[in-house]
Amino acid sequence: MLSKKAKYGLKAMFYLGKQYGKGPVLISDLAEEENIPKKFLELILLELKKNGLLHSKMGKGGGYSLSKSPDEITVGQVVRILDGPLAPIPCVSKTAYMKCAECDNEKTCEIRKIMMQVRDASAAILDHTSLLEAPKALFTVNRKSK
Amino acid sequence: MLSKKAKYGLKAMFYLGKQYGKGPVLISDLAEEENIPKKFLELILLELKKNGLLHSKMGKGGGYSLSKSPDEITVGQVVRILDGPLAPIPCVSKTAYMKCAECDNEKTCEIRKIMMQVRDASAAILDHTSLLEAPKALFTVNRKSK
DNA sequence: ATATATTCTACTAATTCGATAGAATATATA
DNA sequence: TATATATTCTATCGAATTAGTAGAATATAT
Repeated sequence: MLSKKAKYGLKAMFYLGKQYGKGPVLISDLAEEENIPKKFLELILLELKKNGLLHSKMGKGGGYSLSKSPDEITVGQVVRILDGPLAPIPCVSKTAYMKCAECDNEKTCEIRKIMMQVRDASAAILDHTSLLEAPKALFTVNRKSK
Repeated sequence: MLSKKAKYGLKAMFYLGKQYGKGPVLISDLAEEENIPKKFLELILLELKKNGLLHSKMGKGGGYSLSKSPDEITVGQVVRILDGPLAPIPCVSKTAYMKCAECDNEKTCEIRKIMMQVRDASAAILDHTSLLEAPKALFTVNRKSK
């Protein structure tokens, strides 16, 4: 499940994508426009900033803006920052791999094989969809065998 | 993220898949064999039974067995029972659809479009992988445009 | 100086997760 | 019919996570 945090974060990023090049946007405006609790949004934007996706300016005339053009920021990046790895289980994560405590043979683990496929499919979509092209993208999933 | 509950459940189901036709398996044996806390496993198997995936028999000579052949039970069915819908957000779930409270226009929601694709990709994999063919299945994800 | 914004630290209520405990019930068989 | 064997049911629990809120600190433009 996508958390509310990630959902809010994505909404905010899409909004900032549309405002890209028009100068900084106030948290207050963003919160009101996208119906996000302001205080919660503060934390979210801060986290996205600390991870290099946003640029901010304090004081009068300040606000938030994307740190690069919207077509260079993917949905996958945003989700990973706010919700952690895309992988359904840590042992199939490419960005945050962790061995399963109990698992003694990764190569033969059925669950791992399936979840690896789910991770790859999800990542293929989320990592190749930018804030700009999100509305346009189209994908299909094909079985190799059968 | 796949919960431990679902992970345990899948392990148990794969195990029962291998024992299919050989008579009922004891919870105790299953727990020990797959390293699952026994008391926790009891609840899991009960839930899978109540949802029609398992058959059980009490008393001596009893135990659990699949209610149908392993190739008729999919990983998706097991995961949905134990962890709920596959969809990352309720508004793209086919089995448990729910409108987003805030969303006023589903058609234009960027997040929805992307998560719909993620859901479809995940479901295509999990719903077409049975307990039997799980180890064999191979998938690819292709972009339509690009 | 002052108004305006972000930033930081801390807290909290509610829910979910990962179990555990113990009693109740059903079944085979001696 | 008594007994051992299994599942089933109800209830509880600690820890972690989620979804926020509160308020002070800090930076900046004018």
